[in-house]
Amino acid sequence: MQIGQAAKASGVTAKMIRHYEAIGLVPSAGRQPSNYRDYDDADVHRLRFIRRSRDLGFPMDRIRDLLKLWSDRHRSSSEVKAIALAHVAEMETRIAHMREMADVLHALADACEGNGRPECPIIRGLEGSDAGGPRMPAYLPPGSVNH
Amino acid sequence: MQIGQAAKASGVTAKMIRHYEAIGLVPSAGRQPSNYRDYDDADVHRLRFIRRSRDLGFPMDRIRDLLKLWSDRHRSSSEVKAIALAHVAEMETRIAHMREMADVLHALADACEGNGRPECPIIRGLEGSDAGGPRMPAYLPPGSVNH
DNA sequence: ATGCACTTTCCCGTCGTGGCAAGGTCAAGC
DNA sequence: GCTTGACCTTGCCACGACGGGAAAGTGCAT
Repeated sequence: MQIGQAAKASGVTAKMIRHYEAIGLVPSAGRQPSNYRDYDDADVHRLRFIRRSRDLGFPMDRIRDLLKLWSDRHRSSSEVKAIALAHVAEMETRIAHMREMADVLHALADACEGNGRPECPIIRGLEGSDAGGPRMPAYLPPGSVNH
Repeated sequence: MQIGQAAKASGVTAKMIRHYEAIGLVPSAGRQPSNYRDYDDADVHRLRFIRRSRDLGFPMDRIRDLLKLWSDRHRSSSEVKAIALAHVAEMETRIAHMREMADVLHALADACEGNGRPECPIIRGLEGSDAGGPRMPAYLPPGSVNH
């Protein structure tokens, strides 16, 4: 099976398959006499696993860990669960961050008449009366989770 | 005022001030005889506007538009509001996407016993019966970068 | 005169992906 | 044969929004 077939079968572009090989996420594919990469169903299965993981938002590092566990018959499901829950927690943090930004901006927009005149609470909000601390973040950054 | 002072006063790092100048988001700063950049309060005000906009997740393109409107005395608040609401809508879309990923993964994690045995619904979910569909859009929005 | 804090420009790395270029390989049609 | 077209190869550049760091210049205090 050539790379294009594997791409269609797995939902991962040929470009990305080569990239994953380059960063060691998938083993180096065998070669046909033409020097074209050669794939079998197991390879496609692995690629599909990667694609599903990406679809769930996992970063490559975690996918690497998941792949190790996947092919480990002696894994503990607790290890898998820990990775999954850590990722969920990260996403929840990001969601909370975006939620806050969206809410603040939505509130500003609600206060704005949206007519032909220049007066605008959104602009005033962006100018910020927040002139105080130079280093204080107005939102919670992804690093500082409130546990 | 040198760039370090402007950075502290605005909350934008010196590095970023130079970057914003390079991409034309702020005008080229004047220079002292030493060739050091020279800033005044108006420059700091503008930088603070940019920082607040970034804190609300606006991408640079939209900030560019906001800056134009900010310095336009004949703006309509409706233009500002339109930009703000478009951005809110974008964020809501991203939030919904992440919400969905987090929920799916959370459901898989709930179904996983998380014990010492290898059997794991998360892994099974990642293997996925979902064959070669097209890839979903990138999950990580530019607004959620660590800095 | 030496040290230190600040500045300058420039280049590289992030992360996951798309795009393009220049060339190799193979089957089909003329 | 010879061309066309579809596939493959490697490789480099780009994105957004920065951070890091090198190598060199500037300014002030000791």
